[in-house]
Amino acid sequence: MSNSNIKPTEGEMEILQVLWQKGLCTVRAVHEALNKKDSGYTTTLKLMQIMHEKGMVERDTNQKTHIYKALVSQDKTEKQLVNKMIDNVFNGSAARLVMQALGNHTASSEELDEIKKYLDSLK
Amino acid sequence: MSNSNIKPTEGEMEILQVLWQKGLCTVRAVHEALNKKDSGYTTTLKLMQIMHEKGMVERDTNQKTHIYKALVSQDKTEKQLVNKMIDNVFNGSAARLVMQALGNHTASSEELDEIKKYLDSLK
DNA sequence: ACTGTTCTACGAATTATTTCGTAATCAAAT
DNA sequence: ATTTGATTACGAAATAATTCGTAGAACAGT
Repeated sequence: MSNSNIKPTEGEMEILQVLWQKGLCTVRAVHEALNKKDSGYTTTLKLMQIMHEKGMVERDTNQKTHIYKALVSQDKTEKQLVNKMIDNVFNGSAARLVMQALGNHTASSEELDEIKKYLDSLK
Repeated sequence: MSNSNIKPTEGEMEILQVLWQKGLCTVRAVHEALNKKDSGYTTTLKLMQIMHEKGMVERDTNQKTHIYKALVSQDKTEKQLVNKMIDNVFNGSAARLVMQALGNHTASSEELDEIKKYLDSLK
């Protein structure tokens, strides 16, 4: 395994979501995007500081209010989490994961069409 | 939320895998199935005892050596984990999860066919 | 009966993660 | 200048998860 093993915790994932979606963010912006009623501002701050130590995010500290940006790639992180789930939960079968995901009514019929197209393009 | 929220930890998931696959198991059998070189027998034992307290497994204690059996359903647990991932990682899009899973783990073409069939059956 | 092995029980140590309180700093407004 | 409010830094508490050591019971072979 040559790859640096990123393993975001659940809290870190939530923050990464926001950063991936918004690009550049202050801590305040992130904290408000995830509007958690159960935890305070300094919690989000601390988490982001830890993520910085781990090299998951970078930040611009030129101004008093720091600006954060994700350093880990969304695509790579997703791939990693999906692979982990395929291994841990579906015994290595991507197909089983896919069917479980689709059997959930969460996919609209447009989504299903998209997926079919994608399947064909793989052949 | 009417459903009892099962949230197996990572260690618990590994054990559940074995139980689902094998049906009835002693602690020893589980411990050997997951051949962890980094943790000992009593660790697996303790974990399974905790799972019992949580009601995830039941056990037959008639003999000295207890026999364990999963109580939580594989299908429900999988659905729950997949849904959680769709929400937390893929912003609610099952399609994105599916594509990430397929683009990735290079499912065999047999698997791809299976999935297409399944897709058609959903329509 | 004795010995060695395997098992459960269970407390406690370790490690990881999340949360918060508080102090120090800076900036803006009065 | 002083106050007010928002920010970072950081130690430490709280919570969760994993791991192990050890004691005691049960069993098998001698």
